[in-house]
Amino acid sequence: MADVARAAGCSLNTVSRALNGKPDVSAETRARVLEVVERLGYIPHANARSLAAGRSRTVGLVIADAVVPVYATIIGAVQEACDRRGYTLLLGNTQEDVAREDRAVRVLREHMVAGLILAPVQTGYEHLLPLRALELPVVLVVRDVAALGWDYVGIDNASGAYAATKHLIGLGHRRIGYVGAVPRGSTAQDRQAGFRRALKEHGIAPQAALETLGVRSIADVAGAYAATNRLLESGERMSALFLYSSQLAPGVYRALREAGRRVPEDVAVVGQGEFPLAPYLEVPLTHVHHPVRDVGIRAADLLFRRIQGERRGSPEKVILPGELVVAASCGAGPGVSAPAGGGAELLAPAGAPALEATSAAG
Amino acid sequence: MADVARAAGCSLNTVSRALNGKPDVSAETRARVLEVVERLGYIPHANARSLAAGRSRTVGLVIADAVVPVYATIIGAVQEACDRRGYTLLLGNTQEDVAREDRAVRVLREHMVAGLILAPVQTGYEHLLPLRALELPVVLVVRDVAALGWDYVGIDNASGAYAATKHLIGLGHRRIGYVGAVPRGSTAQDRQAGFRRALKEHGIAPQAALETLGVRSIADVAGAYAATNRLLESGERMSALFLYSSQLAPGVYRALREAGRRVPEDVAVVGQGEFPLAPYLEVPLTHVHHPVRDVGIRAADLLFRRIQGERRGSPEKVILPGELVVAASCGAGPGVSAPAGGGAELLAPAGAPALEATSAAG
DNA sequence: ATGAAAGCGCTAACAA
DNA sequence: TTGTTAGCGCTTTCAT
Repeated sequence: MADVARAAGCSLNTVSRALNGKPDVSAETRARVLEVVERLGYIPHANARSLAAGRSRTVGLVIADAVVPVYATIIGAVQEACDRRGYTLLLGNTQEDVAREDRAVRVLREHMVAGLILAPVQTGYEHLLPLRALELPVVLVVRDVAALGWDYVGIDNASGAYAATKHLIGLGHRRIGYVGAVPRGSTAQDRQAGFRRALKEHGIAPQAALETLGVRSIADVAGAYAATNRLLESGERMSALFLYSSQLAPGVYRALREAGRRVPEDVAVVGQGEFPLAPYLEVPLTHVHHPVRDVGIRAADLLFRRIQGERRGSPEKVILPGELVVAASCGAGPGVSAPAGGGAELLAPAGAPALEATSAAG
Repeated sequence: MADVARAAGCSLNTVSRALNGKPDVSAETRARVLEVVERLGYIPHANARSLAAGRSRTVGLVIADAVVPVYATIIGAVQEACDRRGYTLLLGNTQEDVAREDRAVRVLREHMVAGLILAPVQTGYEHLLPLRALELPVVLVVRDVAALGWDYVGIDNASGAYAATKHLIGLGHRRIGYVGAVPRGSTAQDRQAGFRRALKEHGIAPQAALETLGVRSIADVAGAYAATNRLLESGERMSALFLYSSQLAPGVYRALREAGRRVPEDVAVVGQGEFPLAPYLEVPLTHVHHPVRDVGIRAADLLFRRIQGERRGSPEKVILPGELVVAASCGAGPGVSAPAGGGAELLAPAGAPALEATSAAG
């Protein structure tokens, strides 16, 4: 920077001002400085800058694992938002482990991030409590921890599961299986709860034998395959399946196919959550679409508003609704969609499917 | 830090030493300092640290888009490697745009990253030339730019495509369609080249009408659907399809299904690249498996070796081989696999498929 | 084994 | 509009 000042014939300070777009620099001086900066290939030292200024143009994002599509989508959205505002994104991984979450957050604090977006592990949050005392803006995503009192952006898992299940019930199904995960976090809990509530509200007694919880993650296709096989081998009768996650569908389809059950004639299937391939499956999947990218966008919005001091005070909780996308897999015809809110009207089965709803017998 | 020094009854300097594990601190002093650090919840200031020390424990990763599975996988692998070594990952996005790549790299340099892993855009690299003069370690991934003289870790796209195509030819196919993308970067180029080379080597004349390049990205299922439809509507006869990316399969399958073509009886299909769902598709997909996570791991390895000064001098080029995984979609039976190297022996069609290779007619 | 002092590259008061 | 002067919180000589 001294070189730049010398070459531009002004003081360090003036260079700093020119670079930071401060108002009190003459247009020609600024132009000259910028020209020299360009010519010398000068690169400002972000660390020194944040040290001196007491704030950094960085944001931390802590998620479980970049490979999981939901998180990848959020990374993409947050990254984009940071880019647009000239912020740099620091990434932390938890692998769904509290200790690692703690470490990741600590490291990001060391880097003096201006704010933090966090998908909390939810098996413990004590280590996050001290953070509240700080001025550091934090936005939770995907899973909320109410006790922390931070902004939150997530998806209405319960209503989504409820709507999907209700849809099946509306089509006449009474024995509906649940292919899911042990409800450790709120995501699995809420989806299971929504599923059960729909049954209950329609006078269908809960049937533990129809619920299989052998899936280990939202993308555990192999687990879903195995779980479905167990369900089929149990001998329980069922005319429909609700999938904890849409991404499990290929595993479930395969199990059904191998057992000679057709979708949707023998077993109707609905899923919940993002799955870009849903319309391309052998039987297009009826599922509750989740606007995951919007979660990232909204979270970044909230965060930057806090960072820029435009918002302060009580936490905002943004819960985005899913949307039921009806396709062939539930036997109610494809292409039609309706909001998945609790009060959504059920759709009458539509006419002839644009995509043939056939299946391969195993 | 001053607080810590005061509470521990020593100088700033001693605290610094204790924290950095320097040898010249008595065990008891160190213990006392660490205890105080813990009690006070002191968090060292990474920016000040790198400013003073002249080096930072951060690494930059620049990819096109976190949402694309390949990049998500690399992010995950690199993140993990950074974590293990106590480094923090800064993320940059290019969206396959040179100007954005330039910006991302500049920003990461401002943050004084100790090294850089970069999936270069490949439509221009002039902006990266100045980087060579710096001492900054850089490792390219996925796509190489030889002129830059940096370490590189990627996958042998050409041999993979060659092996997959050769496999089809070995099964008797002569009219093989190519569903792919306009070869802008080396990935598409190499795959297409490998495909063509296999044809040529077996005396099959290149047939432009069988190559459709309407796919826009490795995951453009919709584009693949449309491209396959065009291919089908063109009236060209073909008994097999090579997919530029395995992830396109659901789109291709759907087009074939709707056209009443069975896989593999009417059209055999092989793909290239990672696709976790390959074994779960209605017809399990024969494809060339790519060890993408290893690319990230190896790249991080190389980078840290450079950072720690364990390696210097001429660039290392690591090109990982793919592996042909034979399933039902090519009609040669599932479950068998062989290395996809150029000289790989072709497999004789295996016995009865464990997964039924049937399809749904549209 | 510990302390004192200088300075990393920058920004932010304050003067001029 | 510009220059001068202090630090930001830490590491690193150099002394002790």
